[in-house]
Amino acid sequence: VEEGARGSLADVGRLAGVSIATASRVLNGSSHPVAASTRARVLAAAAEAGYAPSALARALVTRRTRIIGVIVGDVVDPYFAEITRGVEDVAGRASYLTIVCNADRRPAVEHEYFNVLRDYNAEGIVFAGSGLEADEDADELTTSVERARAGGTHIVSLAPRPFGGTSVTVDNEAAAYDLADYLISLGHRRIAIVAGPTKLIAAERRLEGFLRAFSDRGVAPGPLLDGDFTYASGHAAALRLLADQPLPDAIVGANDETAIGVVMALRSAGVDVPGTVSVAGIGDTRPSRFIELTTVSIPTYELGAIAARHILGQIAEPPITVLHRLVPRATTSRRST
Amino acid sequence: VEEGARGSLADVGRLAGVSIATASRVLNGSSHPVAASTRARVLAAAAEAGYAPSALARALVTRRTRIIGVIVGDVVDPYFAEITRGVEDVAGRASYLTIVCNADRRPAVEHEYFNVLRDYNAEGIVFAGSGLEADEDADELTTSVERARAGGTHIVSLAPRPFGGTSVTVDNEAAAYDLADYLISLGHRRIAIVAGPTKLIAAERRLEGFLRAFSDRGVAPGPLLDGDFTYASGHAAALRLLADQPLPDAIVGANDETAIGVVMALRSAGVDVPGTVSVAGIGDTRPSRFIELTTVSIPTYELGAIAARHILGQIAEPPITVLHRLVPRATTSRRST
DNA sequence: TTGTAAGCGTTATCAT
DNA sequence: ATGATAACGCTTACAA
Repeated sequence: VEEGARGSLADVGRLAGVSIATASRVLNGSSHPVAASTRARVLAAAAEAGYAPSALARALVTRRTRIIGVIVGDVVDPYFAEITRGVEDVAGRASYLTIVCNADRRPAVEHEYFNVLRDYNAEGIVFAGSGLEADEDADELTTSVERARAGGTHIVSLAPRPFGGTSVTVDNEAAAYDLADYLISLGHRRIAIVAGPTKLIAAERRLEGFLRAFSDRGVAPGPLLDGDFTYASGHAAALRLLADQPLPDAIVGANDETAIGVVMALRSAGVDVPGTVSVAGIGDTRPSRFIELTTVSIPTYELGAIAARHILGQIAEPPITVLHRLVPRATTSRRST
Repeated sequence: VEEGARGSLADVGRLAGVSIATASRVLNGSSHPVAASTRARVLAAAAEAGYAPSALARALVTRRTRIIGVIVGDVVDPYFAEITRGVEDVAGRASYLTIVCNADRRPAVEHEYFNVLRDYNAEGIVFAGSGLEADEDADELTTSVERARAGGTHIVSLAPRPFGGTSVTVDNEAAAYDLADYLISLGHRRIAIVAGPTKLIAAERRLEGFLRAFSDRGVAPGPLLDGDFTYASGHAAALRLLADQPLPDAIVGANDETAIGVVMALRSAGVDVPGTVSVAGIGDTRPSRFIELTTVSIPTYELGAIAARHILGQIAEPPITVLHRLVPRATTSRRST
């Protein structure tokens, strides 16, 4: 005893002269009665033995690991970071642990992580990212997910997904619609779109939303440029627009990072934003506040927090859809010309 | 068998008519020889039983959990997000799992998380954040950490810490020094500092670096304002500076977020950056690239990746200090007046 | 090549 | 109030 390694219940029992069972009872919140004197002896022995419970052994027998897994695209992306934080906050409060997996939108990697999480008996697994539009591997994942669900694992999707489980999402189509509608209401008529990754369901929905708003308001769709949700892709798209005058009245990015890339490229080129061109994004992630970017707020932290609460059984029926909200800021203005 | 729950080795053995040991041998990368026919039968049985290994049970007997814990201030902060990503990337490649804990710089919370991680037998624990200058709870944590180290847990600190273990850090004092020195070399003489949280060791080092550069170059220290590493604190500090003319030639923030807050406040007030005032930060986190902020690059991703590699035993002696690098960008310019 | 059995550190049931 | 003891699912000598 007492030579580096942590003590076990057996060590404590030996030291205190009690059985493993008794040691276990005092060292955990057992309601089973234990004599005060015995309790004291066990506590002292535990301290001496440097006792630390084995969460592994405990989980093995109780079948509760107190682990939540979150599969994100990339934690560095503020969108996912905020979701992760939401999950971890409520998990930590219940002394649950949060495992983060970065799948980079690669279905194979995602599936791989899912399996590992399942092997660890994670009590809940959160899919934070959106699925791909046409994913041939999706069926395999779905099979795995459904089997895990049948085994009692809580599955929560924070974006459109082909498999079952609880889904807590924002209406991407409507968010995009509201944003485009706002720009139109500001008088803009030629509005360029910098889209998100084709094939990504969430990105497709946003594109549909933009287009529907145009159609509803009788505005012809402006230039449609490719993008991939990154700052660089927004920057590049703006450069293309700059090379192809005249500039549109406004530019919407499929997400904040893209829109920020657009704003920076435009301003570097001496174009006044919003004086000459209005720019807006979707997400309301932290950097967008720095830039004073007009955007549509998506309550990412809440998304994660709700997912975790659901997994912990703190809320029975989570709301299916969480509300987005238009956040007008300094990168858009009424059309002046 | 086959009714929701995943099968165990016992199920597989029963189905295949072999012992648990044999099932285990084929279902894992055991080098122990198994007849081809037997192997086939076991594989078939595993599929039928929906076998999935229990990482928990495995870890309990092998004493290797394949889990790395990272204690950060806040994953939403790009500084920590990038570190987390670095850890997770190398962990994931080795099919290790990464557990993220947000301690918000609260020693008690940090200690709490450390204990939980220890209870789960995390093979390595990374302290990503800096410790506090005068922390009365530090001794307790140190005791816990040392005990865990003695028990074989790998401990890695990514910032100054009072306890043992491997430390992979950047020289904060030198990074700040280089930045201040650069501003001075641009001709600036009245340089304001927006400091980081007092009591945070890393913030103190940076302040010392700024001051030493001033002293070395015979420049009188400019106004010193409080800050706490947040965008808001940078913004507020700039407002105070604005109210108290004349403006300094340049302003350094203790980190990027602070500096970005300063830039935005200044520009909103119509002050030209860098025309009238130069601004710079430390970190080179993603948002700083958006703003084209002059900063000192800290290889956060590498910090995390190196920490993980060390834990996985992929590098024996990690470099003690990782190099920072001055990154001049568009928020600083030669003093014009 | 295959099987037996002793743990790993807990919890939980059933006696005492 | 306390103690045996059987799981939990797996790995790993040691036997056969």
